[in-house]
Amino acid sequence: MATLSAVEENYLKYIFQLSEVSEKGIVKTNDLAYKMEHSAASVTDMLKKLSDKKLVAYKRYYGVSLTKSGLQIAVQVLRKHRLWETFLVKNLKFTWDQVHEIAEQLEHIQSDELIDKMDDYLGHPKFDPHGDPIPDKMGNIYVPNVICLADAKLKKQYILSNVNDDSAAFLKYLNKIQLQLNDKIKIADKEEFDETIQLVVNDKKQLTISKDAAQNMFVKVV
Amino acid sequence: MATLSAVEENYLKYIFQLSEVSEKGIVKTNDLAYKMEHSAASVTDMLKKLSDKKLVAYKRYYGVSLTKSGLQIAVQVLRKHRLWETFLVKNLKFTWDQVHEIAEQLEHIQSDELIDKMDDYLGHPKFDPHGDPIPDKMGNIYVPNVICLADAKLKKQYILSNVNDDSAAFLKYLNKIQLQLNDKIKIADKEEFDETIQLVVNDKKQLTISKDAAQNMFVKVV
DNA sequence: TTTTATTTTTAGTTTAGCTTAAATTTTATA
DNA sequence: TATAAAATTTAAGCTAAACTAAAAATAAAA
Repeated sequence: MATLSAVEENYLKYIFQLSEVSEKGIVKTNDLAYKMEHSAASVTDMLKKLSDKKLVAYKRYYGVSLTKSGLQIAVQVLRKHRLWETFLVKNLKFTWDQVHEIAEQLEHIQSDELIDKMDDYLGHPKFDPHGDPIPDKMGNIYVPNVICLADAKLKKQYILSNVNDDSAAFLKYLNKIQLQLNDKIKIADKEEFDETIQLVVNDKKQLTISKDAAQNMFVKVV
Repeated sequence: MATLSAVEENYLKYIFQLSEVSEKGIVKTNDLAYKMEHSAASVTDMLKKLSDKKLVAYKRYYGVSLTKSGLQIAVQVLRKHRLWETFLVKNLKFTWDQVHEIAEQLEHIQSDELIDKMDDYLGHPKFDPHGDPIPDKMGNIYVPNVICLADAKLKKQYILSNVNDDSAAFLKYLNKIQLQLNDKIKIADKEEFDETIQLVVNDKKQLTISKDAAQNMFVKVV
């Protein structure tokens, strides 16, 4: 298999991410264009190209999904991204809000041996600094049993397990309100009017967060 | 200063490397084309572009040299390359013949903070796995006082300090004949006819190497 | 069901980075 | 010093990856 360009790898990665939250794994041209910040026309062009390479199944005016080989590549890119993020935080002492941009570059370095050795070096971590599972060498992903904090039930105990938005802005906000992965969270109240949520963190700290914020956090039931 | 493409960075890096072994630091179009494995016409195109950006001083039919800002960038790319090679060998346990290709990619990752933290992490190494000096953050390079093994004198004692060819082929050859950095080397004999050199390594091992091989090795006087 | 709005594709450009072939300049040689 | 050879540049053209504007297909609404 000829090696893909960084651009092609990104398309596969984003198709994968969108397909995980779409019906039947079908991704729409416009959604992909929005995610990638490209014009819809550019996306159509690239989908044809990826379709010729049998990496995606693309049907005009309908949508796109990954083929088996496209999925494999997408998962490996994700694996590289998450291993690099782990290295940057654990070893180089970056904060979790600094690593996404750099990992976006590092994930396209071409060398299987490099990523294998990095995985060894890090001791085969299972999760990255944002709580997302790191696919293994075979492409298997452990899918954690989590729910969106926006859908969490009143009075129940949860653990913050991962965030859905790796942007520096969102992560810096979490730093500011001193919320971090593995914090114990109880929903004290939900405001009907604007869906604001009242939390109790680690049995003491009171916190009010917006619906937007809650939709970017995932928790597991204790 | 707008960030440069990987291609532009490579041009500056190779101009720097060739200028170090040329007269008055002037690099010829064809030499650069040969080094980069591009056509001479492509090189001319790019030199015009780099000249517009004030990164090189380019005179038609005469040659090219780096400006102050071009030199700064070239040295930083070299710094990144050599720090990454050091990391790959010291931490990830690559052999010295495996790291050049990967570092060629890693040297173009854009993040000053990344390279600073990597430098800290490695403990500010002075030399890379091939014995080449690593420029510091300010761009200063310690220039070791070495001579080419091909020019070394009979019966004198030397230490192998760096190699001039980072290709896997050459380094694997050195592995095979069990020659490594910091080995003690004495020139036992030089053959007039084909300039083959007889060495004694670490006072015991006898070795015969070609002129080509000797030209890729640098030694310091003990 | 026809019309309108939305989504998506097609067509035509642009830029970066390469190519080969032809023209030009410099260097070497008779 | 005139001319041949070598080095270099110019010209024209290609591909990848983006764009905008216009056309076409699909979905929604009247």
